[in-house]
Amino acid sequence: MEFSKDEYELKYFIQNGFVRKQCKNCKRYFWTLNKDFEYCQSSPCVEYGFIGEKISNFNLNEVRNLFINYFKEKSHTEISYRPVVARWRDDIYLTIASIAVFQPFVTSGIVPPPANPLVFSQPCIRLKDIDLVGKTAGRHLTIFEMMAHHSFNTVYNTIYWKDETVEYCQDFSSKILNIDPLSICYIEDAWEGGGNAGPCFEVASKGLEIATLVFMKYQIVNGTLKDLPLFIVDTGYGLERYAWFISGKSSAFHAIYDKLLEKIFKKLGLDKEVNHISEIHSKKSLLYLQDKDPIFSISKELNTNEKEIREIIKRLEASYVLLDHSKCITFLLADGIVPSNVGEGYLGRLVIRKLLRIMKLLNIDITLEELIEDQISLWSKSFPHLVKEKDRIIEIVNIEREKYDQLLKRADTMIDNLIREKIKKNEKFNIDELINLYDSHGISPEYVVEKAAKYNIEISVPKDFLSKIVEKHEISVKKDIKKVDLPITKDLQPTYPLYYDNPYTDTFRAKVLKVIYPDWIILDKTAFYPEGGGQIYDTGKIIYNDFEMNVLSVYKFDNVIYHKVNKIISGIEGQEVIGKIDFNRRLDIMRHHTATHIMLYSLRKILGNHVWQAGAQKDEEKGRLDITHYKRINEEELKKIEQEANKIVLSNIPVKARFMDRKEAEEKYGYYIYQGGVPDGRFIRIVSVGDYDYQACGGTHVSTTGEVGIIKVIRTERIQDGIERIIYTAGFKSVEYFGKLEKEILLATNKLNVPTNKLLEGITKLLEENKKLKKLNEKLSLRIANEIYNNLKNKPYVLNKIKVYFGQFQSLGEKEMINIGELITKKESNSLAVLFSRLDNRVECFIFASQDLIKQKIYAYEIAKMISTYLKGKGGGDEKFARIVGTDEGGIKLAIEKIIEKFKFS
RNA sequence: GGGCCGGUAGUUCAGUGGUAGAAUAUCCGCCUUGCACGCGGAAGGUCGAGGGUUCGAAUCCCUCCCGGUCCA
Repeated sequence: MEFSKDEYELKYFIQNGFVRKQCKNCKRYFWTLNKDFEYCQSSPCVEYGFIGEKISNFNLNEVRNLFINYFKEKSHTEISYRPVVARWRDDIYLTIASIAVFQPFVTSGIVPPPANPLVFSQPCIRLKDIDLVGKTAGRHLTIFEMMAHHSFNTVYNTIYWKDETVEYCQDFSSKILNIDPLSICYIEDAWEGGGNAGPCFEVASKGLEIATLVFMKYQIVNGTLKDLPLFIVDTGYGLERYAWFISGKSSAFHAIYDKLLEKIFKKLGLDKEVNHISEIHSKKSLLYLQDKDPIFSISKELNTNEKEIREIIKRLEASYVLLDHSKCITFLLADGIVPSNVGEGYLGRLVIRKLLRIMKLLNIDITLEELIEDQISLWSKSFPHLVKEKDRIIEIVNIEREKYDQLLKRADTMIDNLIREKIKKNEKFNIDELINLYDSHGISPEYVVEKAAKYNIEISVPKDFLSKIVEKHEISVKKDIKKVDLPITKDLQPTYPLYYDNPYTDTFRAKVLKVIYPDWIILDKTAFYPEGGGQIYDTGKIIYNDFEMNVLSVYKFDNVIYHKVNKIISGIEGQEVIGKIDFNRRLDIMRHHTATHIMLYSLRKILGNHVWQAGAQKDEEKGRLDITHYKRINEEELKKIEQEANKIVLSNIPVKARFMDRKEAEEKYGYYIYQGGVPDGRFIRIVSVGDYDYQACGGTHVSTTGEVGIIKVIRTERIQDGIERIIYTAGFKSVEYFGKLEKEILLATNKLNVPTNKLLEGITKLLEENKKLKKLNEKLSLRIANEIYNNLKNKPYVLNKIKVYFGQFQSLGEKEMINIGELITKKESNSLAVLFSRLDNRVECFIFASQDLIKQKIYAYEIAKMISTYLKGKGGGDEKFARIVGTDEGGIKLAIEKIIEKFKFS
């Protein structure tokens, strides 16, 4: 995308002696006061020129304050920063820029900005370049602060536009921070993001890009630009980069962390010398961006050996990563991220595991817990919310560390087994095994390669490894696309929802606007609630004259509500009908919906503020709520949650729904309101339960909590790591549940013949008795077997040195038969045991062959095969043991004869 | 939400349709001044639950529960 030259040719530049030049390297145009510049002042066009040149003494916190105060003096209003987890947005998980705070509703003009113009410093998290963190000495960070001033202009109300923005930037950088005005250049560029676009200036000095000034004025529609109703000044000043730049320190981390970095250096055995090395490292780190290894270049500069310097650089970069990632984790967890294998939780886990892996590799004498504690005490002054969440953050990282350790332990045994097998079979690892290890067990191929190297086994990981995984999953995703196929009809007026006027409306009159055969009806207004927001649709009847149509399901699309019916009475289009919803069912649904709000409040109160709704469903049978939580909910907590919920029920407080200005709702109740997702529009419907709970919600609710009736938690499930599902009933459904339980208990206690309160004792006693009897049974069976063996042992048929023992018994059990056979073949050499047991209407035969017979190739299963025809039975076994179940006991005699015959003449 | 892997003795696991096993920990005995080692023995199991197929299921099939993991 390119914009015309006039977009950048500002009065400010011309009046103040700026010149427009073209960079000899990147060919971009830029504006500067320095007439001698041949290159733009961004990297890689020029090298870092600010390192070692201290401009002023301001630290990070002071720079932030100077920035905010500067713009406050220029009549900007300071607003507070938002969480790093972007709960107000459905399209991104994390706050990636200051403008993300205002998207989509402020930028599109639906919601007014909180102030205009405004200034703040927004902590942002970007994981896209996570692999470059550390390598580039702080140019890339997963977490950074974007200082920003914005003005939101319309044609009727223009606050300020390009000239003032650039002037502020030049003024702030040079006058407040003392940066040489001649060193700054404004590079012409184009910006796009989140469906918006506009020209921008990249502000750079001495090789470092320090700010971006965006003039957002377009909307991208189908690849072409359309004017936005607003034109917005969107600036981003990198706090860490400014602090680095003016300090002239060797890396951004030196500027940000200072003492804490020294501590990490010490722990990693890096001495004072390292600061000089890190200076060279910073300057050469730009090579990484061109996919080159800077080690050679660094060692040349320092005139030392490459191997030695590589080891130092490894630890230098690792200390940067340690600090960056642990700060990132602290902020993520403080804003309620729960590590998980899904959703935003996965991002948290990713960073934690990345950090743990590096700590393991370095074998550093510091715990993650300690790192986090250091981060909290460093940042708590500017971000007080971190302190409140400290205990939970530490509990979560400890759980994550344990999980990671377990994963590695599992990985080790699995890889060891595989390697052993490979050595035994003299095979190579194949790609499917690597895919399986990663896909099913989360073991990265790099780890396998590392382990295998210790056994001198080489494994090559194909470059397209990840795309192979994606491919594998694409096949499975395609299969399950199933949705209701609504007969979507355009140009229909929106259906008026009566259920918002009064959720207790059960009967109404309405006009049939349209009938879509074979089974859809659209009315001008309806009390039938369409499926949405996790609440199931209503059912009931639509009546025309004396004819009834059953409403089976109800859906909404584009504010038009579609009723699916079992049949359509002809000629109703344009006529008035009566709608009657199944109100008892609806009441059960409403109870479960209100119960869900009460449950979420109670869960957060007992478990903590990291609990967020991750999904919910309310129907007539039950409520189902998925929440983020980092461990299983135990019985004690569950009891407390249930108690809390029922306390609210019994206080019988009012439940209200009203439409509110989005801005006002956010300010009053916070982003907590977006539990069920982020609705559209300037006005949103807020459902409140007393003063306890406020949520944006489009569902139907009872009017007081007392109507919910007793809330009973039925069970909890772990549906994903980090997500707990709670299933509960309310009102009559709870009564039904208790009734069922009671009935079960009564049946069980009746059967056990114990009083209802002695169920457990009864079962325990029964189980113990059962165990005793089992043991007794085994003993007896062994005794019987012994006796029979003593009887049999002197009466073998000796045939060609083979001793065949025949036994015929009445109803002898499996255990006894096996014991007899075992005794014979273990104690008697060259022995074959053929034992028959006559049962009610069948005959079982057990055949055993002793070890020495097997060596002579006489196998039990072969004898069995032979006999089975005479017994008219089926069966089989292995070399030493076989069994047959037959139907003809008359065959026993013949079978015995045949065996004797076989061995006699063999 | 979908896919895949797993659940067997207190623990770690082996067991691809035919008598439930090994190692380790436990207990007892022997050896030894004692400890460690060593030797001998014992005890320890609803094979996650339920249903099905089969003469026969830890093993195959279905449903559910629990854990893990990848993708959206």
